Amino acid sequence: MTVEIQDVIKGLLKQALESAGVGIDVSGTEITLEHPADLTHGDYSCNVAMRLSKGLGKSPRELAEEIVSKLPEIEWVDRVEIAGPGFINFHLSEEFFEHSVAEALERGGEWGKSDALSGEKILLEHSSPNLFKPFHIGHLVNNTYGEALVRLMQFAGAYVTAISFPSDVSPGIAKAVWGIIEMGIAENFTIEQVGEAYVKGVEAYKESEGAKARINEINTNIYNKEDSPEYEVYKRGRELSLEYFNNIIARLGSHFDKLIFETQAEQEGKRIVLENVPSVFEESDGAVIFRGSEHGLFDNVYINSAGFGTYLAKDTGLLSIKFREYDFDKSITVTDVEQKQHFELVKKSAELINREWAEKSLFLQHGRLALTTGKISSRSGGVPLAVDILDSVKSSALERAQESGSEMTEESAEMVAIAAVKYAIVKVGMGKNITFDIEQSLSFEGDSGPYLQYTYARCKSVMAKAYPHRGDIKVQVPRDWVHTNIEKLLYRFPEVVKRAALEYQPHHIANYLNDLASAYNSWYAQGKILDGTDAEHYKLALTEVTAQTIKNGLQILGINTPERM
RNA sequence: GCUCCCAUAGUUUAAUGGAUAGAACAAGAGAUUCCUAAUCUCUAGAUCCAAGUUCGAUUCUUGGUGGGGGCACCA
Repeated sequence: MTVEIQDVIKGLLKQALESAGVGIDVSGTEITLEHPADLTHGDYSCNVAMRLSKGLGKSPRELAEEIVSKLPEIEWVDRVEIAGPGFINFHLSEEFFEHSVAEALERGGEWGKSDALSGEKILLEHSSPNLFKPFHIGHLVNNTYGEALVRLMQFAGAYVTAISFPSDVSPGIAKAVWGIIEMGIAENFTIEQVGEAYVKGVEAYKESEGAKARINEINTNIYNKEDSPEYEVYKRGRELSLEYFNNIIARLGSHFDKLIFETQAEQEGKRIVLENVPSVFEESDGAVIFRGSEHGLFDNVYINSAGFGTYLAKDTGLLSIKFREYDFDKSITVTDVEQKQHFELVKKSAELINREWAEKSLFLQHGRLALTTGKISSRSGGVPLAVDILDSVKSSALERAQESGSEMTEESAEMVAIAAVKYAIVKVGMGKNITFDIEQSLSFEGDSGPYLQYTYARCKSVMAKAYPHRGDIKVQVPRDWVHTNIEKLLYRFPEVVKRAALEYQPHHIANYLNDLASAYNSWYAQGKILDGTDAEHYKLALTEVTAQTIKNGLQILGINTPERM
């Protein structure tokens, strides 16, 4: 409905402009409508008078008035005003809002779904872990954006296959294995000890030549799957790490259709690189490299002099596997910005191997996460782990509930904790670095996940009080009703979903939900909903629709909504 | 050194080239005999600097300053 009304207004504006701008060819002029930032400025606004006034030798307001005088009555539009330097503002009618509320109510869980990506098949890779390294706060960022994009694309009509690409072979892993053996726990160790061993290995590699040589040997044996004590340790650690990864991923609400491992991609990548020497790659100092410098990038090693594929070869192999095993229109890879140039290189070399690989691949990056206490790195100790953060936020949520004297289930506290963490991440535009003060960022107040959940629970509480005594909700605007910001925002939800999906920017959803919740809470505080009058029905409809929109929107962000809190 | 990205209240941030730059946290003042105060209302507070393009610039261009990423055998 909202799409049609925009088109109707645009068409009529065009006609009006043609008769107002006599003698001038305006057929090529594109009419754009936007939502004014300020809700009091109307629902749609057009700037065409300002853009064209100069060429017509008129003042913008003069032209705007001429255009408006040529406009007929428009269905769903209550009034048209000229404002500011020459904006033409359209105020939608009560009937329009009534219809949009009814539509949202009727669509329920489908409300907001868009056909922006209708039928598109997308392969989306995210949350790729480094096995043997702990899942820390930085991985939360990747998972949060990745999962939000998966759900956003689905909500926009795409068919999405989610995959992850665990690193199960690397010199870093050899360091952890070395550490495990060194700690004398090779027979039996925990995932926490793997983390410790990794840190130990990294230090030893830097400081001791002996350890370095041994680690390199371990690395070779792992790459070659050589039957050895270290390979046994590696297998155990790999299983343990995977189990750990699966647990945290499940807790965060992600699901992967498949895991493609680096060991597999390394072999494939090496084969492809060697097949493309010398057409794409060349030998240099015993290694196989790609001369990215000839394409405005930089030279780098794909197969090192020891004969192992580096991560460039691995990602090249991964592309090959994706294109061979899946049928899709677009492959999206979500990583940290520090890999930006890496993927530019991968994409460039891929383009020279198989044009389609580059054309159908999109590499998206989110910003880096910095703690106010300093940069985080999995290479140093004392990194906040994802589970530790979630657990600590969860106990704060329980404490908070206890203080206010309300009961909170374990399950709800978990939802609140995940909401606080995910929302703090996803409310920032993807690509921007995120500065995280654990105390302040994971707030339960204001522009936060729990605020939205609270608003939802509040709506649900009102509904529970009203029903089943009230029967079905009737959407009918009461007499003398002054429409609220809730209605002015509500009908925009599908547009917001569409925009977020097309721009790969889930934060638009977060910002929108916050505006909506804020509008609802503000209205809520102004008067009673269950006041016994006929207006009750419509107020309940607004309440229900607000709840549904928040629920659907948070669902996209990977956040669940407790019924009570 | 080369190259890419970023810069908005004290802090974290929003703004498809538009109107009085929008929020939240922190600060100050208030609101609960009433459906959930994890709420609401009010006050104060910001576009790094300098040019340019434009009817109009936080947004685009150039230069500067500051911060971060990447730049050969780590991922």
